[in-house]
Amino acid sequence: MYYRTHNCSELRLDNVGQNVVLSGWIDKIRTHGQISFIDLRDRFGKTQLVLNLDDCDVSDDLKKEYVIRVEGIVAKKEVANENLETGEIEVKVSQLKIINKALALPIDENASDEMRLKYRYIDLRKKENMDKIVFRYNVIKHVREYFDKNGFIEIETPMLVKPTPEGARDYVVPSRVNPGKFYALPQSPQLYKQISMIAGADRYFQVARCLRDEDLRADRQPEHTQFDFEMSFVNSDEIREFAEGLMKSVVLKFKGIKVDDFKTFSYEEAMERYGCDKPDLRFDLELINFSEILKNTGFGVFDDAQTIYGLAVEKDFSRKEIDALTEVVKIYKAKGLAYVKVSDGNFDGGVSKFLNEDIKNKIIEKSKIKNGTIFFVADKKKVARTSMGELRNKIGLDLGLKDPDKFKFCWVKDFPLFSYNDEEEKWEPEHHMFSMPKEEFVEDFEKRPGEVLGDLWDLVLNGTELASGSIRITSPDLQKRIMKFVGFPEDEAMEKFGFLLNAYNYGAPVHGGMGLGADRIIALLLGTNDIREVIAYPKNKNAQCPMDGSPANIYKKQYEELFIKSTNNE
RNA sequence: GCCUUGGUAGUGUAGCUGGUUAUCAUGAAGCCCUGUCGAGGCUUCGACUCGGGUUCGAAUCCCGGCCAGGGCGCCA
Repeated sequence: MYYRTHNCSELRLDNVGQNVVLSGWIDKIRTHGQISFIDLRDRFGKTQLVLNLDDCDVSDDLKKEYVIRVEGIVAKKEVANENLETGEIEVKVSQLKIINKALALPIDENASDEMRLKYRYIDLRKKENMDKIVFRYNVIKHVREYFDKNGFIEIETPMLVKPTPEGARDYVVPSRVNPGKFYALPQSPQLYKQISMIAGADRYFQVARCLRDEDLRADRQPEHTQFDFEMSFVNSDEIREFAEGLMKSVVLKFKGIKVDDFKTFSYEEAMERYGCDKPDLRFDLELINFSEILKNTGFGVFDDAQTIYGLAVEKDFSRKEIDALTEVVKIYKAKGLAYVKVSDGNFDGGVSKFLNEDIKNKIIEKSKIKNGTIFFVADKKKVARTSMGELRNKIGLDLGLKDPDKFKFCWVKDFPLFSYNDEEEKWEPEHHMFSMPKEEFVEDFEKRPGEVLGDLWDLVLNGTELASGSIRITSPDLQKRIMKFVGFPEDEAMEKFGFLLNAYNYGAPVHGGMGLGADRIIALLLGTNDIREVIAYPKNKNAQCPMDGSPANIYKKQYEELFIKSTNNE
């Protein structure tokens, strides 16, 4: 016996009169006494079956989601159903076999996220959900082909790697044959792709799974997929040019949109204008630096502050709205949100009583609005900028300026190489410690770590960080100095990263590359921020899978084999 | 670790200024129906997250736990 001659989206008027076999799920049954209409469904579509009990024996009741095999004749419908691809025909069933029965489904289209994850295999039966997984496949296929056309080869790097002390927490895997030792699951193929350059691979890419044991967000999962690549003998402009071409090609193919050339900001410029290292360029609303204008108002909060940043919005916000926005800036450590209302150039409310005419004129001149509300945060530079940047995002969202059909990319480059960790009282790499400092800092970066810029950059789309990249350090000496500076003296560096440092002693090309967040790219192409929708089997916020129940306990025997002390009594 | 929002039939919800037979839709079970395609009609079934408190009386108010969503920290 065979199960089908066609899938459920194939039959057309041309097939009328043919005897066909179809298999699939019962999507819906409409019974009219002796005659029943069944929508038979598979991944490809639906076909209406007509079941006349005079012509066909059915021994058992049919119910939704039963899997059946039918044989029958294709017939033209008198009135076509325009909602179905196969709507011009139907299949008059002569034989029907129940392949498997189904219980009533525990979820429907209204079910909560948790239930949907628990019954993901049922959730994915919905066409719009499976379509996202199919869409994902097509994007990945396109990206692979793009790399291939440009001379890249895909190299699979190991999933069991050496644990490293920096960056995100590792998922660790105990080694049975090496008692007491552990592998880590890779946070990224970083070191392997660099070594592949030394091996002469020249242009590497990988659709790579990356795993991190950190807290989750809507756009963060414990395992995610990156379009990871590395190129030899290129400078950073060439790498960005390649990645820009790739992203343009993806957006053109899957959204039909020809995006503009990507704007480029330095990190400092992005922070100054947008208060954010991943600016959403779908709307303007740039920050305004009022530090000079407002430094001598006589208003203590302003006069004592290092900097004052503002945002001028052509909208009259209510007291309640302003209170809500104040809560937003407070999350980002601002102590408060000052404001003035402007109508026809006249100031009213908020802090306007502290401002003299001269200052008011300067504010109007700089903010370029005559009516609306001007917000201020007076604080340390970093706090004032980031809280205003988040306020900008919030207002952009509230005012409906974040159009999901727009695709505004930009590059943010020249990131600081180091940032200071107040808690641990030491300098840390801003991205990772294999990124090259810009040339002018190589000689004496140890003396002025706060100023050092790296040849490293991010790719941003609509306010989301899609990718990071850098030119790598290829000099073993410089690499050792950087490691030493961020807390790995030479003996420790050799122990943790000796394999990498050693490799660079044997002739390394100049190289650099990027890792592009595949899940985020695919999600944004589909107009959502939630990457779980484009991952077939995602985890919930507690990094659990409600479907299979992972993570789970292991057996006592496994603890013994792995030389690990059990924390429970099983 | 912290902040915040929520938890009512299988699913999604109303009620939540204290007293209801706890609303509606969907679903499930059964019946009717030979042209439906969001089928229709009738009947039935099914729920207040857990613990404590206030009260004559708690789905409703208070406290705590558990669970889930969003965020901060964290995450190149």
